[in-house]
Amino acid sequence: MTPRLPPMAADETRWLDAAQQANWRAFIVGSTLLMDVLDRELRQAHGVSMAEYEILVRLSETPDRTLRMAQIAESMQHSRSRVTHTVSRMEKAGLISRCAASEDKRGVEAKMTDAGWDLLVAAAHTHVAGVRAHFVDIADPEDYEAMGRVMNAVSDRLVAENPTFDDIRGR
Amino acid sequence: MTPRLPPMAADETRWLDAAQQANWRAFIVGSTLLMDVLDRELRQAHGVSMAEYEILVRLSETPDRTLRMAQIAESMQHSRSRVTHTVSRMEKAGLISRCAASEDKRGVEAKMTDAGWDLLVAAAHTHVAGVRAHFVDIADPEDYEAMGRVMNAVSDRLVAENPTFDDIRGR
DNA sequence: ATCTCAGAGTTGAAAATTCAACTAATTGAC
DNA sequence: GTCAATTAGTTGAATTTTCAACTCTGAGAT
Repeated sequence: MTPRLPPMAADETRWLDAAQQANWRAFIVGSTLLMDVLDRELRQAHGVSMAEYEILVRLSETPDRTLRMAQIAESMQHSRSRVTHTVSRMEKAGLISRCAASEDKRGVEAKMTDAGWDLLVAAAHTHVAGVRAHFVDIADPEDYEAMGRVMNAVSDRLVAENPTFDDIRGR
Repeated sequence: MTPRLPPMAADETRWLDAAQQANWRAFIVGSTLLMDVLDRELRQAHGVSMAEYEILVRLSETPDRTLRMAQIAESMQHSRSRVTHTVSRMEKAGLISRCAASEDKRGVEAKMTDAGWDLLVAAAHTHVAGVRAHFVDIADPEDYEAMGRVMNAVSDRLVAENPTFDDIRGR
């Protein structure tokens, strides 16, 4: 019926062609460079890392500027341990306050302080300018959207494949 | 002559629109997830990190499986310090040997050992399968190429903007 | 020749992240 | 009700990365 498929053992490697390889390398190097420069800009101008900044953004999007630790971890796809450490530092710096969750006694709610809000407002300018200058504005708009589709597909796939990522990644 | 442009102070922030923002977040979360899973796969199957694996790949591409430390750093856009540390660990693990560069007495040449080669051969299967499964094969081919264009543009821009990245990033 | 400056690489301490083990609270099965 | 399994979060040590300071060599000017 259908033409015979080229023989390929299950364990045989399907290598990337030259273009696929080049684009994969562009992804690694480009994202290294990009994350690096954005992190540096935030640190120099406002003394926060990108991870810390992103946590502030997540908090700012809720009505009461509060999130459970696990929600932060999940939305950023960071390990719970990492979030604990990062939030601890931010609490020490006065950007976040932590208190026990009302309903679930196991839970902890992280709430952005006024100082955290002020920092976010200031840092947002720096960050958005950087994201534009180094990423959004230098890409063809259609290409940028294509990139978004690809990265969404990556997340969807990996998250779906691993219903309980926690076990695998210590989250 | 030309219609007056909408007024915008130099320091006013041009925010991202909803779609741009969503795609930016997809990039951050997706690349976190992707790098994470690939790193984990390599570690579990072969006991090397992605950074170490990438160094082996770079070395394998030269005729004599040798590169100067600075060349490794530049091609991966890692700091020189980071490369020193990583190569030191790999040397301890017997994957790389270091010796003084012949021409330039300041230089150091990193050479992949046979053990390093064997590891690379084995790990390449794992890695390529992962890159396909989690990235290349799940993306529309045109979107994947668009992503490559974007990330190449990012690198080109950042590298060009900073002739001596060394100063800025301690390389 | 010498002097300064730039380049290559290393070092060790500080900061961030991962890893494995842990406590405490909730859920669900019986 | 009770006990096992799950979920939330933390902890501290190990690993990795960054940061700043440092040595040593090479290059260019005078």
